[in-house]
Amino acid sequence: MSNETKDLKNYHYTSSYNHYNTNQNIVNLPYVSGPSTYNANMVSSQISSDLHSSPQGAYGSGFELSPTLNEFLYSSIDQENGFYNAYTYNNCQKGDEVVGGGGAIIKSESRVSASPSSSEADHHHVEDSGKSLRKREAADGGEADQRSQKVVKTKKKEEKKQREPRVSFMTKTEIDHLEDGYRWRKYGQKAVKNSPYPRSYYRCTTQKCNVKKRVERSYQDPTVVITTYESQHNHPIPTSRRMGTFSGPAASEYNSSSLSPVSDFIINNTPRSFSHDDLFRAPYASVNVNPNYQQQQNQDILRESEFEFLKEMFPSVFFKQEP
DNA sequence: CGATTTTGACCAGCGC
DNA sequence: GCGCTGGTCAAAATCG
Repeated sequence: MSNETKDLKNYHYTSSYNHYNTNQNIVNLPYVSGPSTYNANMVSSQISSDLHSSPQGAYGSGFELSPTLNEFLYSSIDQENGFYNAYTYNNCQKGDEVVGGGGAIIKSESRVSASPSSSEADHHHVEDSGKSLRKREAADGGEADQRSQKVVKTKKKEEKKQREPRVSFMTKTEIDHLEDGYRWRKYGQKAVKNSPYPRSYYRCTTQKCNVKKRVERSYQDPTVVITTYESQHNHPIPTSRRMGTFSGPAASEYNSSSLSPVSDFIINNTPRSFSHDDLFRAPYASVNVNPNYQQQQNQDILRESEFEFLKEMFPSVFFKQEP
């Protein structure tokens, strides 16, 4: 099969769901599982039980949700050297699926430390020198150059096996690309295996900021958008866009006195002014939020400490920011 | 007209 | 080695 045919296959689903752009839905969020061992085990057990099951089996175990109860938010931080990272990601094989709840699925992100040849971290470095060189190399036809390039690449791979930290979370929203205050440029879109929805790739437009994010819709629950951030912004939120194209209400319209901080976060459905520095500074690698789990499990109470944890994780979300 | 999106092509990693 | 998949590039198209 030619590459052409192959790639055509990847574009069966172009950006055809942008017409969703109406309003955002509300997600309640009573369950928060913080830096507890339980949480890590929950995730890992879920991985082990659901990883190899069919999509239909994805509702079992862990923070299970009825297929119809799709209001939830699941987030996970893939933090370098993160303890929970090992549970939530590194136990997975490529292509394995991590069920976040509500039947939505996050593809495993973890070829990181387990794999000798990591992908994204390499790309960050190879991108500028290597990828742009590829075509030049081909044009030059320099075999020696290619070889030396390969050596360089290998060396760089070895140098940087660790991958940039990642944060992924699910949001019940009809909007595909959630406004988070930063400016993004879309640089690619791919069809995702087993999913009718494409995955979009965005890069932060700020110079020298190599933060990327991927956005895809859960095929299990199309009302859920899975957003994965990679790396950290090295700059403040562009002021001109702080609330710029955000299609929801302006920040000033929120009255946090009538809403719990958590529900504020979810209702907005957009982590406005979402600071990833805050996320990556957090000492934990996994946060799971599930509105229904509370009713199913006694121990799943929104504990004060866990709430504090979340606040620590999402300070800019939990505390109203001045414009 | 610059910025952004679209999309065909290319590449690397991985499993078989 | 081959095919599949994810990730990225970059030219063309579109947008504001």
